[in-house]
Amino acid sequence: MKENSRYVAVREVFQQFVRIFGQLQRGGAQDCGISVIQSHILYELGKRPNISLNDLAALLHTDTSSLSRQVQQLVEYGQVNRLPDPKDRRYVVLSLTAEGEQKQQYIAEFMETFLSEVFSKIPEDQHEQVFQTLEVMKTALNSTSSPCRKEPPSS
Amino acid sequence: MKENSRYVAVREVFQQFVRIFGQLQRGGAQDCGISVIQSHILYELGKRPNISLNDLAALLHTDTSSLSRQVQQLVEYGQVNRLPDPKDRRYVVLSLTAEGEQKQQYIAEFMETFLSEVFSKIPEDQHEQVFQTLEVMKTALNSTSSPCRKEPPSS
DNA sequence: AAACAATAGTTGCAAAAATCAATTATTGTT
DNA sequence: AACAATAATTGATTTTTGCAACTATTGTTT
Repeated sequence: MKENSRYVAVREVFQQFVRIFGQLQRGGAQDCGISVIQSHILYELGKRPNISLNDLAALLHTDTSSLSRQVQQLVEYGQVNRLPDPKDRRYVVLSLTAEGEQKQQYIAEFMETFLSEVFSKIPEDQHEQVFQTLEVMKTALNSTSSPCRKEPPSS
Repeated sequence: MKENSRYVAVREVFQQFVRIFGQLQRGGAQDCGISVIQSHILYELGKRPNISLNDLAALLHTDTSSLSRQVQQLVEYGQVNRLPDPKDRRYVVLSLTAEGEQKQQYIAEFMETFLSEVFSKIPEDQHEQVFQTLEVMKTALNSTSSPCRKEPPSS
């Protein structure tokens, strides 16, 4: 296990990723007057509209009861639509309103601005390698972590 | 700005890092009967012993009042030593007890086991590149400050 | 078709945690 | 000596979380 010591460094880097990114998300969310979890909801709904609450909870690794209340707030704020699914009325169908879309866009730009600054610190000729490596890690992570449920009943 | 679309993918990957890693940390902490923040405290104290509460709060991007209570619990659990600093008695000096060290080790192994599984999904001949890239990203992240806020979306 | 089980979502409630101001103790400064 | 500044804690209020109970709808069994 000569590589094992390297995992210590890898963990350290990941820990920093998490901390810095968490900090960023907090900033972006606060600018929009919402919580971090709510910004994740907007993000996920932007990517996968018309998802159910249950599937969203699985994606975000959170409890349905907490999520239900967070969504409730976003509905009250006018940022999320929540309608019963006509095909199976136990489900709800969640989507972004125009305003929700706007906030989601704002946060996305916020994050991407930060990332562009990060990459400006990396020599241009290494960018491609970084992108590739991140993709490699993404697929490796996905095949290691517990899988999320997909295929929502509607849509 | 031609690279901008790539940042979307980068954000996506980072978001997954954060989510999966957060999940992991929750698991490791729960195994030890402590909260996630408390596991971070143990981690940081393992790396930088004899730190003050204030400096720890800065490292963890958290409030001193919350942190004080979390530390208080860890002291009660017998995992953290908290002594007034003889050089400046406004400060406290935090460090791990033997039991705290043990928990910190357990969590570290937990994480490293996971990471070794992740890397087992990556072809051996790419490991070196991944390690290198992570280091590159680490230094880039560290030398990047949080972005200045633009004006938040209306409403 | 009626009865029963299973599922999605919501709500109630108690515990945990975050937040912000006030307080104490110590050190630095004028 | 008096005052300002800092580290840490504590109080009090509000948020958030977690678990269980509950409602409504759909699937299944007989």
